[in-house]
Amino acid sequence: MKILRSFYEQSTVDVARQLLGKYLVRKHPAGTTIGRIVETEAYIGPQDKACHASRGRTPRTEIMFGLAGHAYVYFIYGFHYMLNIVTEGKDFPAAVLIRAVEPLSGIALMKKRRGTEEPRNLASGPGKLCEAFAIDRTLNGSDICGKVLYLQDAGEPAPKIITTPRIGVDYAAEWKNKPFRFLIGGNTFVSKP
DNA sequence: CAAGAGATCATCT
DNA sequence: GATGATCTCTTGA
Repeated sequence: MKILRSFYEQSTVDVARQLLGKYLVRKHPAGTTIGRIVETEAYIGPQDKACHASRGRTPRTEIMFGLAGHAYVYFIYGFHYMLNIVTEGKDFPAAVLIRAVEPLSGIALMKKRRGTEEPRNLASGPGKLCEAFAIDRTLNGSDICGKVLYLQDAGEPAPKIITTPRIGVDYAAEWKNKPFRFLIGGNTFVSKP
């Protein structure tokens, strides 16, 4: 069952937690890739110094101020794309970063794109995931309730969730320690335990 | 194995 | 002109 927009309109932490165990589906001319989400992070509102939108409404962050259920894809460190899903209401900037998935389908295609045969190294990190799923700027702003990129509820039982501070946001003052990273306990496809 | 450097560019100052 | 929601490779113990 494809996940509907109302799901993404919940509070960002709720969305981030509930996304664990859901399937990420990416349709591409070269083939379809599917992965099970095993790790997410929440970026919440104008006060959150780790959230790009905390420095104001700019052309880049405009997406996060928009309607929930859209993709916020951006380029960082001159090398990597990051995939986020906008959450909550219009004019409140928040999003969930998809940090890692467990490859389920289209694995040969992922191996080819990533240049590795090691399954655990295909999508165990936000940059790797985007490369394996061919996610780039052209998907920025696209509707995650559409046909090209969407999420699916596989009807799996709720996984065991582990909570930690977010990764790579040391500059975010008191916000860096907030427990906004979520991962499936014991899963070996996360970016780091 | 752990730690560190380098790669490279869109975005904001 | 600085810097970052990262990855990979190299180095050295």
